[in-house]
Amino acid sequence: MPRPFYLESREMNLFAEIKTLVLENLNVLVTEGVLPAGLNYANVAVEPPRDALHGDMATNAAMVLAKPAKMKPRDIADALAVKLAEDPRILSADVAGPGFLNLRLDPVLWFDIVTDALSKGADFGRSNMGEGRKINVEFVSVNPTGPLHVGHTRGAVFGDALAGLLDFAGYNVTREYYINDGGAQVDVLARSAYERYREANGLEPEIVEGLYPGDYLIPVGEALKEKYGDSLIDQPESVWLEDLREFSTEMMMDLIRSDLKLLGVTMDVFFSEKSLYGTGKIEAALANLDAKGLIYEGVLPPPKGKLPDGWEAREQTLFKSTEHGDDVDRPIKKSDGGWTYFAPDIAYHYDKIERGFDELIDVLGADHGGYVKRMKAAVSALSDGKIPLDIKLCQLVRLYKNGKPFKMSKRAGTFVLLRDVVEQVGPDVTRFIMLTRKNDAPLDFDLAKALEQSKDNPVFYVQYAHARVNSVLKKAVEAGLKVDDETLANADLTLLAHPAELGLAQKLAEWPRLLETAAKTHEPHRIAFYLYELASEFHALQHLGKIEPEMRFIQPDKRAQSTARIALIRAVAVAIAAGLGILGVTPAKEMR
RNA sequence: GCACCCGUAGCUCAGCUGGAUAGAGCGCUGCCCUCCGAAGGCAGAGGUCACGCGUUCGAAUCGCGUCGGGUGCACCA
Repeated sequence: MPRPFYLESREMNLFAEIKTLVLENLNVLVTEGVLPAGLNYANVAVEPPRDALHGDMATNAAMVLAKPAKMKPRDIADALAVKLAEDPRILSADVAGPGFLNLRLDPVLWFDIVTDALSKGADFGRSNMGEGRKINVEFVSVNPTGPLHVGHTRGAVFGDALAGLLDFAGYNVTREYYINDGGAQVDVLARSAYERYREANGLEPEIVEGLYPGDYLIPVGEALKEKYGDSLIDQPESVWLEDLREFSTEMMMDLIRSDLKLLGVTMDVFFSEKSLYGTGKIEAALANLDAKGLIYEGVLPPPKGKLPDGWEAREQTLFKSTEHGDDVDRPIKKSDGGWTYFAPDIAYHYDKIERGFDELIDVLGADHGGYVKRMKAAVSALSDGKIPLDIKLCQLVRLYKNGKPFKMSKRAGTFVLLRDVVEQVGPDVTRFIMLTRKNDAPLDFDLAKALEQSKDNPVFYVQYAHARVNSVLKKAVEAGLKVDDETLANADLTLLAHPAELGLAQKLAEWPRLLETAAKTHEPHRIAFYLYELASEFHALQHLGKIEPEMRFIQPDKRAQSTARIALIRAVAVAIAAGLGILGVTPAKEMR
């Protein structure tokens, strides 16, 4: 059967396509004098109606334009309906309610998404939205003083999935980790490591209050013994502190890198805070701000309400962040003349800007909420408002086991390590579950449920759909059908007529659009939810075959129909694989 | 006291940046296997979208205010 002309080559975002059609016809109405010229179409939307009975798609054009055009919504809708109905893609256009225009599309249009999925494979849904713009996603950035724990895991997964999403949406993405190796916490690390070094030399370690007690420093102590023998024993701090800072930071970063690797996260850049000191970088960033008149010597007003204990007015070097949306100006130098932590942070972001990024994203823990405005102010000031900085805060992870709060009784503390979780449930499950909540909502992670093979476990449910398709493909081959993607891409999809099949195709058609929304809003969790819904529709269709045997995918005596149905479900598997791929989860070929 | 986040079904949460009768999972009720994976599916009950104003053709969604919960709040990173 020859394909209608309008299917030959086109952008596969059906929603965008129909919107274009609507806009074109609005212009026709303008040239015909029905509508006045100069209307703003910005608010015209083409969306799937909430209730499928209303049609395949709906547009609000008439209602949005009624006021500026000084016309009744229904008059516009009626005129537009006549025009749209002339297009071969539109089976019917009906005006409803206050002026909604409900469109019924040629079903072939929906099923064309199947062909698209099969021909694009893993790239199904890939978008050019980002137009190759350089975007920097900074995430994890945990102090190099120990291994990653569950809280960090969420940020790591979120950042990596967001980066994958942006890559898929056509951005040029850099994954980056900022190593806080310049502050006092590294001194603490060095001193803690020194005690472990003493321990390795057979002495009793004195891990006083304020030092890091964790076991993970024992190997550092041993490595130090390896390198220095006993030459540092009883030496003053001035002799070894600088070396141990460097040495133990290095080892901690190796530890962190290996933790990230367990999760499947790989960074493109590790940026050292230390590299900002003594290199003129901080000075350069502040000079930039100073040239804009944003640096001054002054005294901050006391906090409103209760004064903190011991508050006193001090003259400091301040950044006029209030000019860029912050609540108060922020100190960049302490009263003793040293930098505050904020100064290197400014310099770091200045460096990102200098490296030519068009957009910046910081993924932080929710406890950094107070930091958002000042950092945005800094980036706004440094880039003259040209480079947007989005800061995504990840809320806490609450760990459970069988519905009960779970705490690990580590000798050193009660926190649970990333390594412990990933080794128990695997990276795929960990990643997916971490993305089943919006980043700014707290997340419950149940270790027992994560391992469960049932629909209570969303990871399993999605994986199961993928595996089931695979299983059907195998059966089809046994039945003598050809099911390679090329054969399937040429299937006669007009044989798909059942409402459930159409519904599944419509769900598939949402994918390109959903992906762009997720990328635009920096919300990878939308993908996880979509995949769950898609899997759900697939499971329902599969089940239809149990109730109505003629709805089974494989019909032994109807090869063409079987091929069409297999093409449809193979497209589902392609979408699932593509979506999981973005999230960094491996699609399962079979469940065990 | 100030700032940010949150408040949607008994519980845990979505809600496509303003659309029509607000959705899903769990839990509860009742159904569906002579097998393409029941590791599943179908149906039912269950909601003043915290509250009040406002913006407009139209608000869970946007603005302001109130209440409730979380987080962070001067030279610490």
